[in-house]
Amino acid sequence: MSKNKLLSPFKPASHKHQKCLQSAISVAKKHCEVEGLRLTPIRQRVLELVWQSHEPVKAYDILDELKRSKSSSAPPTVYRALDFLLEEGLVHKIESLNAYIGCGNPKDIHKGQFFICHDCGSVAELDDDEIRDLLQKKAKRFGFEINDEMVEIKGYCLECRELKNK
Amino acid sequence: MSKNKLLSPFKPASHKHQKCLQSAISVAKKHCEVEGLRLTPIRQRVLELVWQSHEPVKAYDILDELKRSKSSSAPPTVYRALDFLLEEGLVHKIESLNAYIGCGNPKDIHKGQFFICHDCGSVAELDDDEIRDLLQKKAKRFGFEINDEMVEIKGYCLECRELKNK
DNA sequence: ACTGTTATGTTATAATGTAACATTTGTAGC
DNA sequence: GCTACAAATGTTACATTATAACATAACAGT
Repeated sequence: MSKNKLLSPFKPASHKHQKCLQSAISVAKKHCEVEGLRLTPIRQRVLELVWQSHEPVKAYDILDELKRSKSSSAPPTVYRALDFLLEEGLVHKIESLNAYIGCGNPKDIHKGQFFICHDCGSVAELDDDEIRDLLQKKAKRFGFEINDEMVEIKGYCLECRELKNK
Repeated sequence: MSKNKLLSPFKPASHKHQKCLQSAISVAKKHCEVEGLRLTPIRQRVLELVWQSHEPVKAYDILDELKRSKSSSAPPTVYRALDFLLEEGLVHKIESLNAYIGCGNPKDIHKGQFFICHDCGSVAELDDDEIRDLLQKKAKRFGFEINDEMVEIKGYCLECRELKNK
């Protein structure tokens, strides 16, 4: 079956973000349990910090937060946790921003397509086989074998555009 | 008319790269002349260095080279030249590599789609409206207005795959 | 408890990119 | 040519992002 999911849509400014966070953590716990991996306190804390919003978060911002409760934290603390979470598909890196964003669908590890609003900074994630198939088709024409993909689209989300038109 | 161009294909290892370089420089000169811009010696030199190969080049590698002939060179020397060249569509930044690659088609300033070989490091650039249209269509569904796009695909080019299969 | 593996602590440094201000060079009008 | 303004470069310092390397601690299987 072909995927065509808006994995993570733009949320209205008013949405109950606590639920997003709680759900993400419980998904992560489940995932690690099933895979026999350890969601250690540091890893979980970093994941929570990444999920503080639907905007990509910077590694050193995470570090600053970590230090508030654990002064022993250092860059490797954060980057190791992020590496683990990236590896498991629990977060994605937005390359064009050097920042990290949570992903609620670690199961089948994927690379999504990201839509990033210039105004509010929020990100929507798509996981769309039509895009992937098209890229595949294009690649095939010159004998290229795809193994990793990065699609990051910037622009303006509906909510921000409507705000501006008022 | 819809674009569907392999702007810059993978080149056989044996191709005459001098021609690529010369052509790129002459295109750049023309472009700047037409636009009333100055392709200063520094800018031209940086462009030449970016075009030393079909692999993305790192800013600090360019700097190292610049220093060999002009010890006064410093990071801003390179980044300013790159900013100018990026602005004019004479180079692109590959975000996922923090590296820069020449573009031979500055006329209508575009964002291409890049295919990057893990083995040889070479990059092919596509400028394809079918991809853009599809992304546009997807974006439209949730009211997103696209204004900038980054598509960077990694994998294995034909030549490298054939080498491995021997 | 012993042992190998995984995770974390710790220090230092590499790699990438920008701010801010001084100086020089080019250009347009006189 | 001279002047004045703008554009480009020089220079120093620093900000941001990320990794190397080695020590210690926590955990899991026997």
